[in-house]
Amino acid sequence: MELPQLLECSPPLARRPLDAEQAAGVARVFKALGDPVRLRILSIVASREGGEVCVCDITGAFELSQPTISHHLKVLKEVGLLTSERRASWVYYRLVPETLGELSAIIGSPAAV
Amino acid sequence: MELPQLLECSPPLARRPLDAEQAAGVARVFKALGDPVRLRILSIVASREGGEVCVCDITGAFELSQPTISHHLKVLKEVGLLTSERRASWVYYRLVPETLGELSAIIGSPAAV
DNA sequence: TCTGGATATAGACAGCCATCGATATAGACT
DNA sequence: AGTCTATATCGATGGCTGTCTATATCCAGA
Repeated sequence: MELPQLLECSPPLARRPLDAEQAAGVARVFKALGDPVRLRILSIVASREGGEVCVCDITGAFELSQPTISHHLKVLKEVGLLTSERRASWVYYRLVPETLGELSAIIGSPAAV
Repeated sequence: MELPQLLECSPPLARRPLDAEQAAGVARVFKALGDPVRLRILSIVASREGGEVCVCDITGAFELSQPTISHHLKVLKEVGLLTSERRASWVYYRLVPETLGELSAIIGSPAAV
C-alpha cells in the first residue's frame, strides 16, 4: 500500500544539475505521463467539472479493456498524480494539482522561457 | 533526418480532454523526460552558464558508456528538447527552452494549482 | 445469503528500451 | 595518406511495460 507520495522538492532544471536521486524521483512522474492513454485519462479528470470522475466514465472513453484502464489509473495514483475514493459501488478519481504544480516548477522556471 | 519538431499546440490538461493525436505528441516528450539519465543530462545543459555543453562534459558526468550517452542525447534531440551543433572536433548541445515552456503550459495552467 | 454490477488483481505475452561492445564517421594535425 | 580524438551508429541482450483474459473483491439490492 503506497501513500500518494509527493515529489522530493527538486530545484528547477536550469538551477543546477539534478543528482541521481532527485532525477530518479522526478523521472518516475514524467514516465507516468509518457503514455498517451495516461495523459488522456489525466486530462479527462483534470478538465471535469467538480474534479471527480468515475472509473466507468474513463473506461467508456477508450477502446481498451477495463483492466488496462485500471492499470493506468494505478500508475497515475502511485506517482501521486491522482487519488481515488470509493463511494458505494463506484470509485472516483481526482487530480492532485500539487504534483502537477511541482512538475511545472521543475521544468518551467520563467527565466527559461 | 528529423527536424527538431515542436509540440503541436495542445491545450492545458485542465482545459479539455486531449484527443488521441494530441496525447501522442505530448507523451513523446514526457517519455523522453521519463528517464533519470536524460533528466540529469537536460539539467546539466540547462544549468550551464552559456547554455552550451560539450558531449565530453556530459559523458564525464556519468558512469555509462559513451554510446549510451549518445543514445540519450539523440532521444532528447528527437523530441525537440535539445539541439546540437558541431564545431571542429566537438559537438555542443543546447536547450530548446520553447519546448520546455510548452510542456509547462500544458501541465501547469495556473488555475490548476 | 444470493445475485449482479463495478473495480482490482494475477498471470501471460509481445513489443519496446536502456545498456553494452564493436565499429563507423568526422575532423585535426602530422 | 596516416593517426589520433571525439562522436555516432550498429547489433545484441536482458529487463521492463502495455495489453489481454481470467478471476477475485467489494458493494448494493432482492
